[in-house]
Amino acid sequence: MSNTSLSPRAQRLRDAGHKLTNARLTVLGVVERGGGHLTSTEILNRVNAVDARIGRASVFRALDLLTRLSIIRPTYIDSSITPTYVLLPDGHHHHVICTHCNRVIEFEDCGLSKLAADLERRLHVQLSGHLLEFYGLCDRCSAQERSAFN
Amino acid sequence: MSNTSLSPRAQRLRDAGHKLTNARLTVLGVVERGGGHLTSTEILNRVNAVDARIGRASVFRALDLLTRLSIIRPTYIDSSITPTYVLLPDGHHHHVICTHCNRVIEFEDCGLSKLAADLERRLHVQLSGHLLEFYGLCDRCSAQERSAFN
DNA sequence: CGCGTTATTAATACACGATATCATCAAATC
DNA sequence: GATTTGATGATATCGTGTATTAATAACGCG
Ligand SMILES: [Zn+2]
Ligand SMILES: [Zn+2]
Ligand SMILES: [Zn+2]
Ligand SMILES: [Zn+2]
Repeated sequence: MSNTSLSPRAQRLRDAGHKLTNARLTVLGVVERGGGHLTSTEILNRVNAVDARIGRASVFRALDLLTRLSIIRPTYIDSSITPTYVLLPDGHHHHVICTHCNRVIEFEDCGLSKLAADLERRLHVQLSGHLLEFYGLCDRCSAQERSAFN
Repeated sequence: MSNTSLSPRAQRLRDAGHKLTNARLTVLGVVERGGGHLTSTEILNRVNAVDARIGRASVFRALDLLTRLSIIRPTYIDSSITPTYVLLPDGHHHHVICTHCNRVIEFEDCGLSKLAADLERRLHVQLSGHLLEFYGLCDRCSAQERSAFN
């Protein structure tokens, strides 16, 4: 595999001492192109569409590894079994989840860098990312709820 | 069931139009006394220790309901299948997860009420809670990593 | 209170996402 | 290119969570 055009996230894999295998790079590529919130099944299907020789277990192992490196993060949309994986671009991700219809609304600004620096000092930790989730009713569902009181 | 000493969270269940059944109150009690981060299996066992007649499915349904009401929230500690459920006291919860040893460090202050108010205005949502997770290395693991470069 | 309505439950069989295993393979290093 | 060692892939298996439905109990009302 040529070293030209190694994605920054692939570089992070290597820097952490892991081999840049076909399976891992394919999973990473699928998640990067996925646009957020893919379930494991969606990821499995897309990985297989790219390269059918990649095994099921390797996909899950790659997801675990990327999670440990704070490159992606599993999170629940509805409370049922399957998590969805989101990229943590620049180490963070933020969304609102509607607890009624499960819609996800992403937002960008969080203003948490100061808090992160505080925590690193106070708790002696070394932070690499964060996920911020708000729960509540989206515009449609809260309108609906109000009209239910007519 | 007597109405005296109805916990605030039980009251929220009722206010939202749900019946205060034995199964729900037992699950809620287990989670409240659990001190955070219980897996579904732990919850199942404890519920059964309190009242063996409560069925498996009812426990999961209760967890789903409490999640929809933003009373608890499922979250991943390690990236493997089983989520842990945390209470969202006063609607929020915050922790640091060590991506190396899976230790969880809780912290209290988040300063997110202003952001929440902003989002409610901008996105026309009605927020009832939030979860903030930081990822990184805890004090022990980051010390260990430094000494690995000797 | 006791009654009727209706949401909720319990039991179990099942679905399906995730994992353990281990022989094989290939990425990195020299 | 050969060596080392981490990573892979096929599959059998596990275990969490779900569907189903008749039976039950919470709650409002008289
Ligand atoms: Zn909604
Ligand atoms: Zn952020
Ligand atoms: Zn640690
Ligand atoms: Zn908070």
